[in-house]
Amino acid sequence: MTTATLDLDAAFGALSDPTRRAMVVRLAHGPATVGELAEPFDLTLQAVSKHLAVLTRAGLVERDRDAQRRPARLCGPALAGLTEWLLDFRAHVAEGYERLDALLADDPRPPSPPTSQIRRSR
Amino acid sequence: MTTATLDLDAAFGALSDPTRRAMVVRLAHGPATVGELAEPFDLTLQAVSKHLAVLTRAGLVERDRDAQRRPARLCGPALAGLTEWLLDFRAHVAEGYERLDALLADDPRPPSPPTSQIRRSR
DNA sequence: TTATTGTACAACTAAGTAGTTGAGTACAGG
DNA sequence: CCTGTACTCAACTACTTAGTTGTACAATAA
Repeated sequence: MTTATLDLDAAFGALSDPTRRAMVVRLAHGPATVGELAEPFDLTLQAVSKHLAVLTRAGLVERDRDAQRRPARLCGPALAGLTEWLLDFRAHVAEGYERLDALLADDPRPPSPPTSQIRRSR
Repeated sequence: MTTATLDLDAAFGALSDPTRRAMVVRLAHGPATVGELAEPFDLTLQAVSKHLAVLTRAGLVERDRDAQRRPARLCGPALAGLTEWLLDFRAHVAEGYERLDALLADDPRPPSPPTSQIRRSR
């Protein structure tokens, strides 16, 4: 609801790369150019530019234009959307916790399985 | 700290696939076998088994053994670790929020850029 | 024992991705 | 204009991944 067109595939995928996560962390300190983002890494500018494109496509980052430079900055909503998904999901899990609780603790035998018929071999 | 050896790459990567997210949601209702998890999808059991392997490698899911069946169930800590990372990150962003606030709101003009000298055109 | 069920393993294909080099675009300043 | 700077685009390589089919295995049922 908060983020109408959040692409979870792209967003999760973008954060599945350590270089991109580092770039995102770097951008949390403020906007940066491609060259600045590339500095900590042993990568060509083109590679970093590609990573930025991935982050941009995922909606996590936006680009500006400043003369020859194209500084990147974080884009809040997508990040919020991701967090929201995870929190929602965890809340969702908590709902069915009567069952799940036992499982996650140490008894490996659920009282009555939900939507589908898991028949334990008697 | 909470999750010593959480593999963020694997965890984010695992959730970047809609099929796997659906499986995870399904598992939030309780454990399920490969066959049950496969039902909603137009996929072979082998494919679903592979997806489960990905989720397992990422620490999001654990497998049990019940006769021929190998029911899968959610594994709390990894999910918690992911959420934690995102929340930590967002908190981190909030620290430098004097700058970022302006950017993420609607004035596209930060008062004084941080580590790098980004001069906005004009 | 044999048959059946549920799942895994192996090999393959098609597609995607991270990285490279090389060329090209866009702007600033002489 | 030409030069340097900052970056993108295009083409290619190496690797990974999602899916397939076919086979094999493990546990129960007959």
